[in-house]
Amino acid sequence: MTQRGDATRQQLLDAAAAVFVERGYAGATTKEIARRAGVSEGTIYRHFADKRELFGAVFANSNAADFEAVTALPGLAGTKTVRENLLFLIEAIQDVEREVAPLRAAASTDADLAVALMPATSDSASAAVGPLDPLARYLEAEKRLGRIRTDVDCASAAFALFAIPFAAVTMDRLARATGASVGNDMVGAVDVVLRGILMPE
Amino acid sequence: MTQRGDATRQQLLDAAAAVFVERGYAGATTKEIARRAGVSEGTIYRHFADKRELFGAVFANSNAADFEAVTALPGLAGTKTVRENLLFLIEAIQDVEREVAPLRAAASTDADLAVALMPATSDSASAAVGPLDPLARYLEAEKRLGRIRTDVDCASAAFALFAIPFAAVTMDRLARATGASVGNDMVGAVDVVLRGILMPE
Amino acid sequence: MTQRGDATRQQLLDAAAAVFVERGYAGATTKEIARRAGVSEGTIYRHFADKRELFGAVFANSNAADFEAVTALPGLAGTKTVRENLLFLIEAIQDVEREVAPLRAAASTDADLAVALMPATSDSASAAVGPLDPLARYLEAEKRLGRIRTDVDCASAAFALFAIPFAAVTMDRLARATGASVGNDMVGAVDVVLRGILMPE
Amino acid sequence: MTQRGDATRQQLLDAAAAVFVERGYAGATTKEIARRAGVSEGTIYRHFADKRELFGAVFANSNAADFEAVTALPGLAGTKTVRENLLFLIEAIQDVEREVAPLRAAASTDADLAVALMPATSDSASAAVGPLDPLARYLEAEKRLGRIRTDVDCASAAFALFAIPFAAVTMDRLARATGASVGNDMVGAVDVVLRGILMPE
DNA sequence: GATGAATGAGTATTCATTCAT
DNA sequence: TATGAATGAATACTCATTCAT
Repeated sequence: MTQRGDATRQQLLDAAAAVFVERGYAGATTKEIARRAGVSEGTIYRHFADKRELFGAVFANSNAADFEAVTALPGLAGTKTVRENLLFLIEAIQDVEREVAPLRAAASTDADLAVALMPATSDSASAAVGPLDPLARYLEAEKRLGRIRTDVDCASAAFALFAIPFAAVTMDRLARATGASVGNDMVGAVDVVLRGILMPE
Repeated sequence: MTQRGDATRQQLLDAAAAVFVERGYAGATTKEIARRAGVSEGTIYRHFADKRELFGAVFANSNAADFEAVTALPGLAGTKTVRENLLFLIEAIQDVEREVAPLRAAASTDADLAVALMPATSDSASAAVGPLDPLARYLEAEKRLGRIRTDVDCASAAFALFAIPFAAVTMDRLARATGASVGNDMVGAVDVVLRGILMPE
Repeated sequence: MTQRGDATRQQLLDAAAAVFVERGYAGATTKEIARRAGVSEGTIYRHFADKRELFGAVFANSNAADFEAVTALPGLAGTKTVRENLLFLIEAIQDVEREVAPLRAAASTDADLAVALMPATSDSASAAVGPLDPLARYLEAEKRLGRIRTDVDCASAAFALFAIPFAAVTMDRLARATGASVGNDMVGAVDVVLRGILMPE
Repeated sequence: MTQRGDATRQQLLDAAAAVFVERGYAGATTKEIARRAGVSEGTIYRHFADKRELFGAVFANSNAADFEAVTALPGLAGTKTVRENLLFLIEAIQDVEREVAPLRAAASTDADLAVALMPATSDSASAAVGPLDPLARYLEAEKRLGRIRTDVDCASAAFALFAIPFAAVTMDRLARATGASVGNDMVGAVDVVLRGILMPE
């Protein structure tokens, strides 16, 4: 691949990512993607076999970044405070979600698209559900270190925590689309999970 | 509108809902919708001005049902146990979300679609974020009744609870699409929120 | 045919005439015609076999009227002045043309339409070219009476005179369509034909 | 635009002109135009934004040619004979009209089409009424040169002369459509205008 | 006689994709 | 490698026409 070819490919990926996010998979046209990438339509097909493959590449590309925070988490057990670690992670998950969620939504509009996603999904460890596992492992570690109650189901706790940035991103997008404004307070929600809400008996 | 016309309209709404969910807004073709409704393509336009209006009708239709559980919740304060009430609600939200979420995703692929949704959204109080408010009000009531800790931020708690079925539905869809299986344990997650995870000092 | 049926038929003819004139044959929709006639679309087909037959009826209808002036003309030879008779006729032709010309234009857009017109055309003696013959006969009569120069070719003179309202109507329509304004002076043009323009040697 | 593109564009213009003339604007289908141009339907839209623009281009194209005769006329005053000059012009007008008249008729079926015509119309000085002015100017010049009677209204004379080819073309088309035959004698009609028909007192 | 729901062929236009240059 | 002209299948939507009520 020449330097020129690489540059073109990256322009295409960037342009395609933007258009897929804005218009969904079916709504994104090769014409618009080419226009934004500043190349001709034909050029797309020199770099990608077809629209589906282009989407797959965009998807894989968007997952690659920003994963250190998630995978590095279990190692942080015992450092700082549990709250600090979790808040940092929740922010990181939100950042990734903001990028991935729209693409996931775009993909969900085309049944056959899941196929194109498989390869991308398997090697980058499924961006969507991926954080769940490291998060649970981190909580287990903290439990062993005595910083988390022994009667807590760590898998369930991981799910409750993960759901927070997950929902926050979706609601944000929705609010932006409809013009409504939702002040979702992720930090407060995390604190609730940390402390629980029931009156101690 | 004649009896026959009403029946046709309903068939169209049902078929359209299915196709929009499966293919997204842009990916859903009038041809496929008509085929599934068992009518000709032209018939669509006797009942709806255009595809957008059809989507709007489907959306409004899907929101209308299943809202009693959510709106009735605040009145339940003090009855049964907090846990029972919340579990019941979380299931109800999940049921609604299962229907609405895919349509919301479908809508997100077409910028102009938000406009078509506005009328439907306004009167049913925004299906997406709607549950948040009654949920928070219920928690406030329980707090006053002494069943919830006084130091809990009810808005944040409502968000943490709402995020659970919200995330569960999205992850379920995703898992089904990619073939992966995610055993998300909503009940466990709710219990975590109820009890908290931090070691009491 | 009942009274009600007759009334409906006439409403349809009137509405159809208006729409055909405005939109041409292909551009006129049965929906619009029915709407303007204040009946349902299906009703059209109770009165006319199809759109073509409806057009034919409109065409025949529009030709029927206002023809006395033209056919009566030859009998006027010797009465009043030649100029008065011709000016009166030219006005009459213009009136007819104003109605017929747009329908003719509409018909010209559909090759097969000529067929539908034939019956209408034959019995009402071809509205378009019809005036030429009586006009020529009138001029011949006036020539015999010594009111027109003996060296004049009456057929050619009839054509030159007939062309005036003919062109006037078309140019008027065109001017109205494009917003331009053409002050065509039919009387002046008739006077030119009467007197000629060349310097007598 | 490449050579190939130019050629395709011209084929489209030619094919479109033919179809618009035969079927009118609304009756002309892009399918038929593409078929006659020997290209696919999609190709039309690489060269013209839509059907209307294609019509506008055809219209502008048809007006552009054959205008020298009309505009050059005033300069001919004093040369040859008045009769020769006018006969030549009348033939030229007829040639242009034969091309333009059907398109004008086609356009008259679509109200919004006038808009598309405006640009084309304005710069080529309104093909329809355009000849009137140079013709009047020519007659004025001949009047000053003593070849036309001083008591003649040149504007009216121009109109009477212009009406001849104008009517001839329309009647020809009509006759061809209905199968009737009209032997319109343009030369004779011009002679009538030149000499007048009234008996000199 | 009239309705209006339904039809299915047809319309202008767009799309992903191919290919000669 | 990149272009842009060309394609033809597909799309949303309209139309003249039919038919049960």
